[in-house]
Amino acid sequence: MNSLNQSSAVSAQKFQRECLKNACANCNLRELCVPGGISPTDLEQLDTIVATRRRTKKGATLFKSGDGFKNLFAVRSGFYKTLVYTADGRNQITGFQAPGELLGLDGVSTEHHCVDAVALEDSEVCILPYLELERIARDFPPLQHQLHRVMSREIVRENSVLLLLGSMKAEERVAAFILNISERYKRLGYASGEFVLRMTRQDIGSFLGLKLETVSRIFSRFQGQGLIEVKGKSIKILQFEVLRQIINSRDL
Amino acid sequence: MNSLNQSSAVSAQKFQRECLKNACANCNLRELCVPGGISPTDLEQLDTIVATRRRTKKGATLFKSGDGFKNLFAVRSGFYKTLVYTADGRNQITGFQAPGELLGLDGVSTEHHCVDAVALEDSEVCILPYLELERIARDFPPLQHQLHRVMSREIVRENSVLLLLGSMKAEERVAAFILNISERYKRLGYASGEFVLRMTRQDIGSFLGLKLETVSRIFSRFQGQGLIEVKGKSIKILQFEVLRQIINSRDL
DNA sequence: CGTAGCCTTGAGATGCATCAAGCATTGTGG
DNA sequence: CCACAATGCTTGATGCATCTCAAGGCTACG
Repeated sequence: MNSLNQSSAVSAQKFQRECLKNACANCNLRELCVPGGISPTDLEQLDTIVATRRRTKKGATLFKSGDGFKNLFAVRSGFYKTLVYTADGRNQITGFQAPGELLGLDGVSTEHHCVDAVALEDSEVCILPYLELERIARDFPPLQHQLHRVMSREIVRENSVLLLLGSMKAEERVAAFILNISERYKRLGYASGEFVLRMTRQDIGSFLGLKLETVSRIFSRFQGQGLIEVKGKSIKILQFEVLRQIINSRDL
Repeated sequence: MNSLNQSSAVSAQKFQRECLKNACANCNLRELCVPGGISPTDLEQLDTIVATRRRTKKGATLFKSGDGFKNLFAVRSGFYKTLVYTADGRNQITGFQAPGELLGLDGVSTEHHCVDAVALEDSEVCILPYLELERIARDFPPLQHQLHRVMSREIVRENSVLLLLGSMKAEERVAAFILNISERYKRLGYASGEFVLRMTRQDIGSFLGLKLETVSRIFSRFQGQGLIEVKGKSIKILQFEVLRQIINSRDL
């Protein structure tokens, strides 16, 4: 069982499995991720540069503000949060990243990251060396276009968070948050009405510009109104439509 | 004076002047704008596609949410604001664009704009046809890289606005706003300590997630403390350092 | 010169933060 | 595997920052 031969055979098998598994072409996230909408032939190009992965334990940092920027990261499994800091140490969560979503775009402009990326649970990312990505993007217009779309999508996403933080009340923010998370689980193929949050009330509050107590109270209130069922981090949405109305119908 | 010849001569002269004036290579904003850091030879490429300009009167819309996306716009003169809307009609200003800054990146991801861009005063933009920009970016890596930097910079900018909206108090927001506007005038070569705001208190409030009365009150308070001098839309900064401290030293 | 939009200031209301206490859940080391 | 510590969550009481409503003055523009 422990002979060299056997062990080599096992390694080789494992290596093959890894290769197959690592290929964007075979990744079940490909339509959500950077490769979204790209032809199989162009995908091969992407696979030439997406060679490695990296795991981060729960609570560990993928990169920190100030770190040199070399790679983009595509979340393969798990969940991350990104945070920015004030000079006096307060922080603000700017986003949560689910599988298929991209991390690190903040680093392109100055060659240094300006956010921290922290794993909310044991997670894994695919590493996309940025300069190589730029290089193949030059030769494969669909890839170039897709890269731009992904960057623009991040701008659009942040626009909607600005809207949330700048002009919504606490209840509206929480309702929007619940529906947003639900949408993303749905896209990943999970049931959209029932899920387990990966972040603490503190994290949710930081993201929404609220205190954790406020988030907790509103969860309880929604539960009391029969809109959701809350048990710790488990959320079950009972009335999607009412949640949507909360966001979009301010009584004037 | 009114003969055809004379008139033609005048037109030709004017045409030449326009050509020179239109070239990115000769634009005094080139270091701030898309061409920033690009060699003269690469710049010529950019000039092949930046052919036209467009003027918008004060209050007029450059593009609206839902419009098809074809062009990016570089602000040549004047000032713009961009807004996003909730379904029930509330809106949030997501940014103010000064000369040298870019408008329209939100449209890349879906081929449709998702913000309105409105001129705060009579303004002019250079039109950058997006697909042509992608095309020349493929052949001129520095141009490609610069385009990516500009997109990333917008992501980074929005991150800092998220920080502002999510975790700063009203006074801190207003102080940050004043210093930010001041910085941008400075970059444009104007005095950084004295300037005229182009937007209303209402606009400032919308951007900062505050009501216009709150903005007005804080301006008055800062004036009372000798930090700034306010007269309608004219602002003079008297104590830069204290304004900076307001942002970064929350007494705990 | 008149009107409409913009700005300032006050008084009062309120939504969320703060402070505090106890309970639930998770993870860990014996 | 249990016990206990640490972390996270809920809920209540109170306070304050900002909003809301209102009125009057200023400014710009036709």
